[in-house]
Amino acid sequence: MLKPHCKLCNQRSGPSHMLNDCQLDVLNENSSQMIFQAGEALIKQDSPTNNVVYIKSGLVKIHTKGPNRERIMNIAKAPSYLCLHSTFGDKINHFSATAIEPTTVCYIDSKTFTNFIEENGKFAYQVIQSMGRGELQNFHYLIDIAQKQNMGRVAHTLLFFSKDIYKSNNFILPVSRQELADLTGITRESISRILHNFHNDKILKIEGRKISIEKKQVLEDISEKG
Amino acid sequence: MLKPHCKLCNQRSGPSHMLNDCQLDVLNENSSQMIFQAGEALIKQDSPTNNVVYIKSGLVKIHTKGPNRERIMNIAKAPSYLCLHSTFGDKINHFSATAIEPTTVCYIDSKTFTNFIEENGKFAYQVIQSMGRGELQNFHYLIDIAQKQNMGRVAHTLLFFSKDIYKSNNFILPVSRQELADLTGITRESISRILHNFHNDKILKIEGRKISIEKKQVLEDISEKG
DNA sequence: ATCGTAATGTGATTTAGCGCACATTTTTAA
DNA sequence: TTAAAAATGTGCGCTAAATCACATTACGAT
Repeated sequence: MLKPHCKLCNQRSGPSHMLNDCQLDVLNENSSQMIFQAGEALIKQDSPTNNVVYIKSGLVKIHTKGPNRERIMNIAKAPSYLCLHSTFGDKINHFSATAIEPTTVCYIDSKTFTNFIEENGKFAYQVIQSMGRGELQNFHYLIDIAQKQNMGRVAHTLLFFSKDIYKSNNFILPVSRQELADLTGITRESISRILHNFHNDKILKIEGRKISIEKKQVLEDISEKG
Repeated sequence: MLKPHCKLCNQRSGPSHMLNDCQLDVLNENSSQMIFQAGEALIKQDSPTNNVVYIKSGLVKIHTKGPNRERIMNIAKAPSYLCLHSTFGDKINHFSATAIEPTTVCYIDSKTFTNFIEENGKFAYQVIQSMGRGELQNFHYLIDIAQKQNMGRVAHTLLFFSKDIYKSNNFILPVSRQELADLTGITRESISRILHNFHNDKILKIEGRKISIEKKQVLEDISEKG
């Protein structure tokens, strides 16, 4: 719960840099910081949206109950805002958010946040920008996934973690096989088989959640070809 | 091309009502109206985003080239804005937009639009709201579709046209079978077979593009069950 | 009308991947 | 440390739906 004054915070959001001193004081009064461990829920689907959530550090899955199984929409990494859509939509959180790595977030009172939007055009502009960028990414992820075969989807998702999240060919997968299934829209069993194949073909080295991409180009090809 | 002065336009957007007289004059100077017939392109993917597009009336498909076939992301109906994401993202249109019914749109110069955001918090607030609502809809459509079997997807999409677009059980499908396939992520052949089945089971009456929903509840069930 | 092209329907065949059943491993709790 | 529970791996049959190959129909232009 302890947090530095927003003015002094070294993990401030882009939009917050548009706020004046007075507004930063208001922000400080109306926000609180929390730390979550992997598996802990930041936001529960269908709860009312009282806060905008700002991820200062860590990694979060955005998920929702589909008609059948759980569906993971997106992996959000710091820095980014959550709940913006719901705050300005119908005030109900349409998605759940759960930490998948240790994560620090600030909860910002919705009313305070919307006041800033109305008072401060530069702030509004930056918020819209970050909404825009976030959504574009999301959409492309969903589209890319939708038209691929299963192997292509898994390749795509592994490359996503490698390139977008960890910027390394060696990383610890932050999700279980079941979650990988929910993220790609594939069954757990098929995920098992596909990872096994990749391992056999020496495209990946896998030890539990530890992944090394050995043949990146091949993985790229599989991802491209679908 | 002829359009009324924005002040007098009876199809003005929600956000535009937040603009003052002076700003409306600026808007009027920096926007132009165009009319499109079904099949004509409003926006081409990968072109630079010089304008925000406001749909005054009509129906538009938002689509993109996927790795394999064309993918229709969404059907946008009036009134709504297009290109907002790209305007505030990387200034490139990530999607194409094509009229599927006679459609009237206003092209608004991007710079003018972003100036309004910075100058006018209430305007910004309304824009953010409409972005929020639009995206939520989009996401739910994609999620719902993703986890259903083909029959469920087709049922869902027909109900979408019936309930969200035409608000009637009788309507003319504004898309071809191929487009229906691109919209649901199914092959054209499977669409044919499924529609045929629905017709045989007297759930729908189909004559070309003319659709009557005869057993709405059954269709709802199919859509729900997946 | 009539020709040519595009859109749509339909059958036969193939196949990816789901679902089930169960083995094995890993994690958690006691 | 051990037991119980959860997560993961694996074999196998089945089915939905893609693919392929044409037939048929609707549509637009001359």
